[in-house]
Amino acid sequence: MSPARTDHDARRHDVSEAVWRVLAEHGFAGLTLRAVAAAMGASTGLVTHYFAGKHELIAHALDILEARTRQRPRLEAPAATGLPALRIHLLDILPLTPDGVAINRIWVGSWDVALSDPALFAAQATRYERIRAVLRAAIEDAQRLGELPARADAWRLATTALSFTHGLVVQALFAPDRLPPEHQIELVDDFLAGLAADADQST
Amino acid sequence: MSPARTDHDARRHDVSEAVWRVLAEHGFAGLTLRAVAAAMGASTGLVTHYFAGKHELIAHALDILEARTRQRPRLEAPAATGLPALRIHLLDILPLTPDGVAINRIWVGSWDVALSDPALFAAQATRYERIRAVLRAAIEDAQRLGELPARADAWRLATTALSFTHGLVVQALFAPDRLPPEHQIELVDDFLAGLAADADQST
DNA sequence: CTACATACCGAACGTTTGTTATGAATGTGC
DNA sequence: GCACATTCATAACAAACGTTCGGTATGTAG
Repeated sequence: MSPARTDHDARRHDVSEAVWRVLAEHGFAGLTLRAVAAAMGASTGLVTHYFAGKHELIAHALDILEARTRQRPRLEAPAATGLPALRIHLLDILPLTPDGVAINRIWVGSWDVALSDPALFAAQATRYERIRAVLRAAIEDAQRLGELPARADAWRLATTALSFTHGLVVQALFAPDRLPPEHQIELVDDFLAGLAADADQST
Repeated sequence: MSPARTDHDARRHDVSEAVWRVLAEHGFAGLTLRAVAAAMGASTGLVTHYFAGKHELIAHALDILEARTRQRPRLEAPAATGLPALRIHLLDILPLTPDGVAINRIWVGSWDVALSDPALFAAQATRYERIRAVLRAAIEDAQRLGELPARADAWRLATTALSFTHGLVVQALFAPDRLPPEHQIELVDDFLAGLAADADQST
């Protein structure tokens, strides 16, 4: 019942990493079973042994996107709350390291496929919903702590913050010289300062 | 020397529109010569007659992206200046109409290909640079008119504004129910109000 | 009318794609 | 050691791909 000469999960993870490498270099347009196999010096038979088909390969890649972003080596260890926590969350998204660049390259690239496939579309929509929820929680914390104007709608603020961050990701990917890590961080800090200062504004 | 029974430019434009339709529905992943030919009820021979190959097809599609955004039916006719002009520019980008949705769907989808092909990458980078320049001009106008804090760096503000807008585009595409046109406009207005109010903030 | 250039179809080409089947290793359970 | 399950390479497969090309129709130029 259990002839396991190799660790199934470990091998599967190897394939997953090969997929990652292919996507980081050639995008979803260059994702083929043979490319994945070549990236790990194996045959297509191995790939299909761990993933039923290309569609499962893509779905799995999108799965790890969210997880990888969350499991990123945190920039600052202490479990922050409120505004600092929101800051960390936003910075964790940005392409500040080579690894972060790869993640975001894949992330941005995934939008083309996700917008055309109903199943992937729904999955991605849910994922972004979840990210917004995390940001909203941090924002509500910040409001309770008086770091952000309590009057503002937390969900709207979360949407705005995620919009700004995702857009910044795209700009940074296309103009890495113009937007090096330090510069990105400055823009985030300016953005957050703007949110905090926006206390005496009405419609 | 000029046997022209059909208008060459007009036919080329027809092909261009067929490409557009394919991209809007199936993204760059679904862009094939046969799909384009089928979309206009013609043969692949016709397509290759007006465009040398698939690569030229993609390049042309990216070309019209910027142009289409600029030639959009303006939401408000009067040639505004300063902050209102900036507002219009941002609103022109957003997917507020079915046509705007199509444009942005293609736009967002183009990032996967553009990030993997050096030539397309450079072209897109230049395009975004150009958009930022337009926004910066409007921002500098607004600063001169006292609508925005004069102390802030105009280029940074332009980057922030474009980041926010592009990110909002992505969110709106993936959550159209959550972010209907009116809601998007509200978020933009909130964002601009935040910029205007950010006058008493220091590092 | 003759020559010629353009417009376009239709089909073929070689390649690459995802998928599937065969079979040889190599282990475990009894 | 005799099944049997897992692992994986190899190879085949049809489908779809980008590209190329011969052929026909239809115009203009002289």
